[in-house]
Amino acid sequence: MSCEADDHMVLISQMYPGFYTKMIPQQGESKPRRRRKKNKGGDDGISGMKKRKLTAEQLNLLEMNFGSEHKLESERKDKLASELGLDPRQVAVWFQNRRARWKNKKLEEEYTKLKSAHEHIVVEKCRLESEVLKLKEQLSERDKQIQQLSERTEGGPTNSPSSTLSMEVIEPPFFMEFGMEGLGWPENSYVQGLEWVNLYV
DNA sequence: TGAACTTCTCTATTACATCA
DNA sequence: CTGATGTAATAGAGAAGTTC
Repeated sequence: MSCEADDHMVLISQMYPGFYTKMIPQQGESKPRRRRKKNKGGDDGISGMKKRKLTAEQLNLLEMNFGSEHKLESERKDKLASELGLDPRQVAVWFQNRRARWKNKKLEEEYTKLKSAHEHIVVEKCRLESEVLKLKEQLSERDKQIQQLSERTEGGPTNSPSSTLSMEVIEPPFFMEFGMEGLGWPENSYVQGLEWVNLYV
């Protein structure tokens, strides 16, 4: 069986099988479960047994055992049962329910963590989007300047492009590197830019 | 090899106890 | 009394091991 450390590594999808089947009902599922009869206090001595609360002492020992190991081997179960004066079946049931509670708690914690991480990512996305807008504005400002410069020098050949101009043609691939090609930079602008620069070489 | 059986775990649910 | 909540106990399904 899986060790305790593995329990902490369980993937969300594996942790939510019941959750997902509830969220996305599938065909052919949901067999109605048989209803349990009410406890009327029958004379067989079993059906009439009252549900009894475990004492604080019993719970302490059970919790201690659960803390050291979530699984319960039959040997340990019998030993624990005799120490507590309980039926081994009761000990098994307690561990079963305790594991379920532990798992629910873990899921809640995981959900809280994921939610907070998601919120941070959304904030960062907004920040990056506004930065992209700012950079685009700067870029279009530079384009205007280049346009004005080229109009001024129109008609007469220039010796060489300034260092500023050579930086301009390098920028596009820089953006591409970060996967921002879909953010408005005209396609082939790098090639067009090179051709444009070639006019002045 | 495979069917039948056993034993264990899990999830979902029920029933009961307790409390505000 | 009543509804909400916590939890012991049960039901049923599936996985893995054992037996024949």
